[in-house]
Order: sequence, then structure tokens, then C-alpha cells
Amino acid sequence: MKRTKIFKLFKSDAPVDHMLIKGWVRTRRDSKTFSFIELNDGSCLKNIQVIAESLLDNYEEIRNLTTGSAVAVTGALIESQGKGQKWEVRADKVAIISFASESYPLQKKRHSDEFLRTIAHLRPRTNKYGAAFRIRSEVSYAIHQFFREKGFRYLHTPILTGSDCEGAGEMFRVTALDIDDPPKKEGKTDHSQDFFGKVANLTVSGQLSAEMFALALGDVYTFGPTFRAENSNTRRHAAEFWMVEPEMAFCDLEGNMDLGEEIVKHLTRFVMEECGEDMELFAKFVDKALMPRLENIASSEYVRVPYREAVDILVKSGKKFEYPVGFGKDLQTEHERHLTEDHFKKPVIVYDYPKSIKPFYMRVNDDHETVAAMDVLVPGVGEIIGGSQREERLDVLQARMGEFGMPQENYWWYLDTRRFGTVPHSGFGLGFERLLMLMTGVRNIRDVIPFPRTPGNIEF
RNA sequence: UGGGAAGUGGCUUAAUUGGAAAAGCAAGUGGCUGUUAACCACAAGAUUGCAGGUUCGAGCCCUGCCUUCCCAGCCA
Repeated sequence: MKRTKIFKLFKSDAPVDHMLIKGWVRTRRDSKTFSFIELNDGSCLKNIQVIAESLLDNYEEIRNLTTGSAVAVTGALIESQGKGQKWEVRADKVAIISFASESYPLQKKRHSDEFLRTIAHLRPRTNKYGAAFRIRSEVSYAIHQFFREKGFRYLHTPILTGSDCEGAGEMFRVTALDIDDPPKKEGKTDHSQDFFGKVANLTVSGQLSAEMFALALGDVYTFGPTFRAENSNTRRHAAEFWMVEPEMAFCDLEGNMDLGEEIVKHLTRFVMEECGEDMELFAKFVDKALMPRLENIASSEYVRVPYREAVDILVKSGKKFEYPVGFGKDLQTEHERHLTEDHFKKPVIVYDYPKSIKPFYMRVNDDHETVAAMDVLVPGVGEIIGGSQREERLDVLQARMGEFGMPQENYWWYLDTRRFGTVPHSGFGLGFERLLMLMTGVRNIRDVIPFPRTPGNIEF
């Protein structure tokens, strides 16, 4: 007999005479002539209650079932006599697949997030983390669906890169050399003898590759892992995280902002409608204000303010900030929070930043002072999207690279696209984990990624 | 990387002024019960993160180190 997943049982509108379920024991309660087993198979949040009667030939063994043990139950789905659940399973047979030893660390009580991080291999067996990672899976699917319906092509950009600068952050070096005794040339490590014949790194962004493909396929997006070797110790940063990066040909900054707003709204609406049961857990136990905030994010029109106006708002707020506000100074977390949480109380898109604080590839505006950059800021999480219109003019791009001291010969392929049919194009990066934090109310990025990588931590 | 806070049985926490290391939960044993994170009883479980110092006496005070969390920078 083929096993039925437990989520299907809860959708049933009639009893089922004979079926097979498999899962892990969450708790067990004994009664005089039978035992209640709460069984979970990960297919949904809820456990199914299994009634194992003392007539079963292995009943003594069943009474010894510990939390975490795996069983296969054949029996009937019947209406429950007890309160609290509509359906339960009356077992004809409880086959024990394996016992969990007494040292199983998950108890039937709440654990701290900090403790559960130390057992990241087991935490998806808890209600909260099971829900978080089902939601993560569903939202991933929704991202692909969103882009597919818009005619975007899914692009797989390389994870290993020969670029030493992709415009974002410190990189992890990748080498096949013996790092204890590398070949040397003039006192330095000789990377001409390395696997690729030159220095290689893990990617910090698929953007440059995505630009190449946008200028061929039109609208593309990437969705994959990204690596930053920055010693960031905050609840919003991880050394390995997933990023969604759309890139659109024939698209200016306004179109870019339109897409950013649309995708955040669409995915927020999606998660409210399609992840109901799992989302309820977060609304109930993690963040009581979650649902009203998500409704606000899904339905309100996002404020769009040029950087200059944002600075004015901050100056006129009269609020004392730790960091000074002024043109040419980047917006600090406290400034972003004031804009999105206090002043506007909804998502804010800040655009046209001073060119001095932004990377080489962003398009220089006609004022020669600002670039066509935009950040989407949301309450609670802060910056969730960072993007720009790209500099499509060869001479301006070369000048900018010169200002940054970048060797142009390494980027010959990037510059080629500006030689052969260059067009205005735009794109952005959406932090997938930050999106999940926004949607679930989870405060720490380590709790929405299966095995978090942060400075000093690569267990599992 | 800078600033702050914290490390006490498996987990969550308590310990008053520096004076006998407690409780709940889990796990164990026994009992009761169509139960709902059941309930009752019993027993067990601690080198108070590590190393040093002050003191008659340190979980508590001091120094160093390790780890975790929070805030900030870098960013998504």
C-alpha cells in the first residue's frame, strides 16, 4: 500500500477504511486500554492523532515509543470521539521503523531559538521551523511562477567567478593550491599555477552575468546562493544567502521600481493566501502584529522619494540621529528606520543616490551628481531590495571604472555589451532571507535559512 | 570590526549584602485516565563556559580567554 501524506487526511471529507501513514512521534499519551500517538510527517503543521489499542500484538513496544521515533501506521481514518480534532486514525497495525534514543533533545515545550540553532539538523522537526521551511519552499516556487508569467527567463549564473570585483562586498577566495605551501612568485602566491590559472572567488552577485543575458534574452532573473566574506555580526546578515536578481533590457529606473514593488506585494499576498496554517503560527506565536503589517505591505502604494527629499525629511524631523544626515552621506539604518517605520509607516523606495557612495555600474543621472539607484525599505527589516538602472554608455562607464581604479581589461566582456547594441537596462537584488523575515516576523536571519553560515560558524 | 549584555542539571530560569546551589519542564520508575504541551507520586540528575586572582568564604567581585545574543558599520 502506498503511504498517504498527513496533510491529505486533514483535507478528507469522509472516513477512509484502509490507509497507510508514516511519520515521527511528537508525543504519546497512554490510556488504560490504548495509547494516543501524535504523529507528524512534515507534510503539514498539524499532527494526526493515532489510537493504538492494547489488542495490538506489539502493544508493549508501542507503549515504549519515545518522542522522535519513526512509525508506519495502517488503519482507518475515523471521526474523533474526543474534542480538539475532527479526524483521527484507528490503527490496525503500528510498525515501528526505528526508536529515537532517550537523549532526543526536542521536548514537548518551547525551546529558545538560540538552543535550536545548536541543533540545526533537528530543528525542522519543531512546529515553528517546520512551518518556516515549508514557507521558504512555497515562496521559492512563487518566485519562479511570478517571473515565468511575466515572460522572464530563469538564468543560472556561475557561483565561481574570476571577477575580483562584482560591485558588492568582500569575497571568499577559492583555490586548489596547497594553502600551507603555495607556489610562490616574487614573494607572492602564484595563482597562474592555480586551477583556473588566476584568482577565483565565490560570487557576491550574479548581476554582471545577468546583464549579459538580459541583453540577449530580454528579461531574465537569477535565484541562487551568494557569498559575502564580511565580518558582519547582525541579525540581518549571513555569509551565504540567497538572492533574487531580475535584469531587464529596455527598462529604466521607474520600470525597475515598478517591478520591485510588484514582486514584494505579489509574494506577500501569495504567502497570506497559500501558507495559511503555517502563517497562523507566526501570527500567533512570533509576531502578533504580523497580519496587519503584511496586509499593509501587500495593498498600500509604496512611497517613492528621491534621496535629496529623504535627506530633507530626516533633517526636518528634528530627530537626533547618531550619524549626521546630509547629501553625500549614505542613509544609515537609523535613517532608513525613521523613513519607513515612523514617517511613512509603509514601504519606501528611495532613489537617485549620490554617485560617490554607489558602485561603478549604476547609471549617472543628468545632474552628474546622482546615479539611478533605488532601495526598497520595509518596516522591521530595512533594506530588502537594492537596484539600479545600469550605465549603458561606454564612455561614461569607462570613466566610472577609472574613478574606481578598476582594470578595464578584466571586464572586456562587460564593456563589449556597451559596444554592440547597448540599450538602457535595469535590475535589482532582492534578499530572499530578508523577504522571509518580513513575511514571518522572524527576527534573525539564522532562523529562516536551513543551515546558517555566519562568522565563526559553519557546523552542519 | 567597534559598543553593550549574558553564560547555573538535557531545556527554561531562580539564588536578597560575598555565607548550605533551588524550581518547573524533559528523560527514568510506578499509578490513574478518550487523552489534547494530560494528571498524581517517587527517585535521579550540577567541576555554576575555561584559566587565574581577591577573600576566612566566590554562581555573585577583579583580570584574561572562549561562546552566544543585541546594537552599529559593511549590505541583500
